[in-house]
Amino acid sequence: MIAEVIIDISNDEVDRVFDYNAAPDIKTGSRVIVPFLNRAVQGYVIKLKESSEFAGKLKDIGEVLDESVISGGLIALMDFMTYKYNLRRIDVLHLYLPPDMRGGRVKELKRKFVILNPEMPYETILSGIRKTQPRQTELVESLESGGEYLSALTTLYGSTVNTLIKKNFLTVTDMPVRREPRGDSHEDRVFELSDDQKKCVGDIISGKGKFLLHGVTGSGKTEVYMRVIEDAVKKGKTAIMLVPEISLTAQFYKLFKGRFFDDVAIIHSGLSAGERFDEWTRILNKEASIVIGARSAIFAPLENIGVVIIDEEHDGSYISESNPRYDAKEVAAFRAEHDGAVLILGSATPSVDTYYAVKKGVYKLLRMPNRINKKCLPDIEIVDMCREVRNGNTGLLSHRLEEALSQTLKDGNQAMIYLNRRGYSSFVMCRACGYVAKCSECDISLTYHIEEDKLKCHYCGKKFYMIDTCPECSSKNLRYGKIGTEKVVKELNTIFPKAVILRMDNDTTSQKDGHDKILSAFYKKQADILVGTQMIAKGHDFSDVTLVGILDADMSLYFSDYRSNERTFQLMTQVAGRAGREKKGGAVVLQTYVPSHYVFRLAKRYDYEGFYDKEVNGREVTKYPPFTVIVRVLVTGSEDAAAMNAARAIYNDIKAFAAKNPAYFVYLNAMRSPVTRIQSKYRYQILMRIKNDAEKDDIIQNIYILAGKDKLKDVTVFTEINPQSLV
DNA sequence: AGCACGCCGACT
DNA sequence: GTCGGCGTGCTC
Repeated sequence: MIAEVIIDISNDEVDRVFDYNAAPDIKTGSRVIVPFLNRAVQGYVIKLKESSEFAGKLKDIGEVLDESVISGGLIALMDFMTYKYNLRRIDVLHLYLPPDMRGGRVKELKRKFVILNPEMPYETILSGIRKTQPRQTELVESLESGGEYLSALTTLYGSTVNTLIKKNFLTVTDMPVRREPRGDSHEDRVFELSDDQKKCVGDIISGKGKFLLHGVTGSGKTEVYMRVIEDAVKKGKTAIMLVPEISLTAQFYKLFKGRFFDDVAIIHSGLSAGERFDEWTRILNKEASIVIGARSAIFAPLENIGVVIIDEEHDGSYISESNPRYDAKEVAAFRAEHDGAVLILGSATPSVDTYYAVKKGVYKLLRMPNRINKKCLPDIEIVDMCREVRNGNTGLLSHRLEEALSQTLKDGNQAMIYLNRRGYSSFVMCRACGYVAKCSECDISLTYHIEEDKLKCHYCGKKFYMIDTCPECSSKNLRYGKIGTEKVVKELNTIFPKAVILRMDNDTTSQKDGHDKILSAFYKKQADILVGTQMIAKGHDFSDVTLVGILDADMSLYFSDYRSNERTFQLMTQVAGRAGREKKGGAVVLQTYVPSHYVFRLAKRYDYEGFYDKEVNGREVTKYPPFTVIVRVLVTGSEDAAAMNAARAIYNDIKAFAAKNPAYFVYLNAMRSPVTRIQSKYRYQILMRIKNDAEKDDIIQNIYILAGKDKLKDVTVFTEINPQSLV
């Protein structure tokens, strides 16, 4: 048998299929060791065949390390992803396996387990204990029916355990244990389905293909997901559900475990290497057939998938922004189609792209326009901050929000304050000469962090000492720019000295389980106000939150990005949905300097359709997605001139190609990147927009080739489709 | 990636 | 004369 092997070396030159002689019982998807130019390297068998065009040159496969660890579906997905995203095959394969699997296995976790000495009769042990030691007798009796972990016994019996071990009455062995990511607490609440839910579940179970579940916040989408998964599992199939945030997996896990027990596995990058390996192994061995996780869980080693669910499908986190760039929604669609599974995208504010696909008939639309138990969506009150300033209020909080907050606190309820910025202030500027503190590596304004008293670059993470004098003109008249979460907390503390305030943003959640700690403290009502960035907006249920304040709502409108209106609308709706989820009502105070902007007017009415119509018209006129595909070629290098010349050469090639295909190119330009330098590399980009029709894939393939054909040393080139940000 | 081959400069 | 610089090319 001949095996096609992908070599485990991430390099363009080696990103090919190599043929090897293999034993007749070799399996596809196996991890193997093969001889490769006088050394032994790791590789993966992706295909078997009878003959090879390299017949005379073939070597034998050395060793099979793991049999069939990559399913046929995932091998097909590898081909799809290498084509679609211009990736190396081995980089895709690496996404499929837990990081520690490659080169050296993860050890099974073993823990000390204590049993009664099996070579000693029970009676002998008992009679060997003196009557003055009742604790010892008790311990021995407790072990008669079976052993227990040493750690558990030590907490119960203390040093008594060691005494008995020394006397040789007890024996300690190493017992493998499964690393479980999140304890095993669970809750099972089975709900009566609403009419909307019943209809959606019915439509999905009896149908096939792709669905968009458009349900307002609190309409009970989760219960629909669970019923559909239940149905798939009953039919002997498996299921994947993606959630946008690692912190959300915990809450879904609890819920799912209550209903599906050990059939649920959890996969995300926040797990420790061991936990990840154990969960992955359980899925591979078919001990778990339901996978919950963040983006990377879409690569779980499931076979025969019955349903793939993407919750909060509009969320940007489904697009990988680094190394192997991919869109988990497209990957999900491929896996679902390959296995004949249904694909469900769920959202209260679907992305414009998805809703456009609904209108084109790609997705079937399911709607859940009502909140469970006839609860109303919270009332959104728009406050004009210009007017506040005119009336002499230059603080962060409008009078209305301050009043609402003090009422909420008086009533013993909780409030959330949302702000789209972290740190203390976004920049430090000299009032005398206009100097702004910038990163030495990145050409980006630095952000002041009060706790560390440092200036930080949010692009590369480099830290700088805070300045009190302008380095340009020596003036001491420095001004701190826009406010951040830290400053909000400080100001709230002075207005409401008795209130307990928690802050949640990238800085307070950096340690493992940081999210969980803050959220569960707030959930347990150990705090009155939660101040945070985006991450407080996503899907968390707090029954006692009756007020949501949105500060500086305009912030996200001013990004120079064609999606800024869409993002703002989604954020407003999402954040507002946090208020009044349970029996208590809720209110939202939205502060803005442009109260008449259509995004806010429509968000106030929760008018998604109205927003979509307005937005999609604009996109058609300006020729942005979904009507076009944005392609960006980024050229970076440590020599400015070298990077520029390389970019120019590629631009000229693409320009010639575009001239031959004028119908497809609606925009083409090359420029220095907005951020001219990141980590000491100069950056140039070529941007183009290509008509989104059937031939676009061909055009994109040609651009991949043009961008990659001249390899210059010291310059790196990569091409991406619909980049999330153009930094 | 990583290792061999290969063709020019300054050393015992 | 030759030791070694790292540019180029190849890996089933």
